[in-house]
Amino acid sequence: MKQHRNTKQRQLVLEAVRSRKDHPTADQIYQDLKMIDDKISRATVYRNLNYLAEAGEILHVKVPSADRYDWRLDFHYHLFCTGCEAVSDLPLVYNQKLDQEVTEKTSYVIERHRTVFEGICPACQARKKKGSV
Amino acid sequence: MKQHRNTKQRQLVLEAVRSRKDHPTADQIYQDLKMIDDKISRATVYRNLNYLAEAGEILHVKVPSADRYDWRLDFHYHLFCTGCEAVSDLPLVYNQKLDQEVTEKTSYVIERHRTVFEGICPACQARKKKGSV
DNA sequence: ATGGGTGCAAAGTGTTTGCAAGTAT
DNA sequence: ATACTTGCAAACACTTTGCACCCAT
Repeated sequence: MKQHRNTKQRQLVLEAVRSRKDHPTADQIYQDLKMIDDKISRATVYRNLNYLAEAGEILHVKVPSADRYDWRLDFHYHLFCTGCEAVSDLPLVYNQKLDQEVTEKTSYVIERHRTVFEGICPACQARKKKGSV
Repeated sequence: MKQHRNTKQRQLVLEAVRSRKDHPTADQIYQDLKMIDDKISRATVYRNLNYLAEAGEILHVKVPSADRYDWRLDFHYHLFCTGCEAVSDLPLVYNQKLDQEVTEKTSYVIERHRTVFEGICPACQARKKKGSV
């Protein structure tokens, strides 16, 4: 069985994700960490984000363009602005019944579902209006 | 205003998506079309898939790895096997109330939501069991 | 004829990987 | 000491783009 080590870099990546209230991309985490440890490698950041998501210590949010990471551990839904690509959390409860329903209707073993709402945020609405005059 | 033309290639791409019951990736469409028109370019396939999705003639399904395209025009939910990456449709009705709910709770203009269930298909369940002995 | 569309190849993104050196256990 | 992890750069997979030519309208 594979042993897991608690490296300084792994700690840093975890702290970096937790210290942000938003939903950073891997590259944003990398940029943040470069200021703390200018030797850290992009590959290390990606590897640790994958590791931490796999280990259940952070959440992996899959949205268009670049994936995001989330310090929240409970499954929840996201809101994606198709204008500026901002990602935010939604105050909706995760509908676990849906997973049961799909399990019953298919022969899959369902692990979870991901729901992303797509829309235009207030700022982009204003920008659009302006642009279309 | 931009005019749109009805080129042979655009027709071919549309027909190719419609002629498949599954959820092909852009490259699968390209491979299919090469057999019909060996001069067709990957770029043309991508451009037309984007155009057709934008025009509402096909649906763009965003899942991990590579995006898929769907001939079905009604919004619906998808099932993704994390083992073999197969994508299938789900017999669940699109919950339009959720869009209203999110519109009310946020100041976004919601266009839609995307829900993808993640699980292991029967074939991969069998494969896994075998592999773990 | 005009400007949208095509094919090609090159460039972009975002992410992963091979390898030698480093380090947690 | 062992073998997991790192940093670097190169490789990857998927998609977009610049450009000259082509063709639908």
